[in-house]
Amino acid sequence: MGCRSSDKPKPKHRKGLWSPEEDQRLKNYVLKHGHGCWSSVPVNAGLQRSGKSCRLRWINYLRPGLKRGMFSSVEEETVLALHRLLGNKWSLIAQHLPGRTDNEIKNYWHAHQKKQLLKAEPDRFSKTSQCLSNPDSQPLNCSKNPGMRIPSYESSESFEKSSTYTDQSLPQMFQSPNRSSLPKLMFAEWFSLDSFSDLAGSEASGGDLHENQSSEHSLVHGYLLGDEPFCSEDHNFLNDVSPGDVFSSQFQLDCHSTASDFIDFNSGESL
DNA sequence: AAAATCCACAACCGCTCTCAG
DNA sequence: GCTGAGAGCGGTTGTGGATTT
Repeated sequence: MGCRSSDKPKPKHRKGLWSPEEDQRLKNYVLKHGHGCWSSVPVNAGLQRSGKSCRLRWINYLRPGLKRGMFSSVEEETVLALHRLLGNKWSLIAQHLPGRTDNEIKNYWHAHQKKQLLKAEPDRFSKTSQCLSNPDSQPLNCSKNPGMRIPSYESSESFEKSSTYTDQSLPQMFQSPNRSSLPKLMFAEWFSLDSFSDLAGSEASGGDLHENQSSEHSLVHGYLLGDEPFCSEDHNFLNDVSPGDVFSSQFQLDCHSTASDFIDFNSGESL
């Protein structure tokens, strides 16, 4: 879109693992220019890769703010709960796990969750597996599975738009009773870097654009959507913010209190 | 020590959706 | 309305390190 095929030659694309030099080229280019049209990125960055490959590499590995390493227990719980709700909608699940990619969650699910469920509840999980592995089945309507409490959403879209979800099996962070009162925030990792670089340029160059994960207090940058100003009295991890403002704030990573707001913002219906 | 197997993760493939011409 | 190209997503495969035999 916006990229004409005639603009670009069709080089032979390299495949396989990315070298550190390729990573550096891609990272430097995107941080400096933004990705724009992905198909033009490898040409402009001097890479013999497809645009698709560059996009994947950036999203899954090079993008600032990515978490690496083990999933925390909160993240595990979140993945489990959201997978129960959404099925294999990895990108949707990833939206609720800042710093995690859909690919990472997908791999994690395959490697860990299935194994653990199988270990814990072999009978029930065998039914779940049949249900989930059937491409025609709707994971949210898997009625063959009486042991699982699955709400009757017909699609992930209806879940996204719903403001009345009350499934008690979800972690508390997803059970906000007054979602409508929450502000709509877009977090830094969803920004194209060129739109965000004014604020976070120095931090981006340090490789940690949006979140300091070294302690229980995480630094978050975001952007307030909508028309209403945001009052810190209602939500205790932000200062007052006006619509359109880019903000930086610190919040305590405690899923049972402040992070409930954080996650609900992520629903971002208007995005 | 070497071979076989397992496992986690990175990357590719193919499909669908969206949008501009 | 049709078509082609790009973006995005989910499934699958490949790779390399770790562990076991």
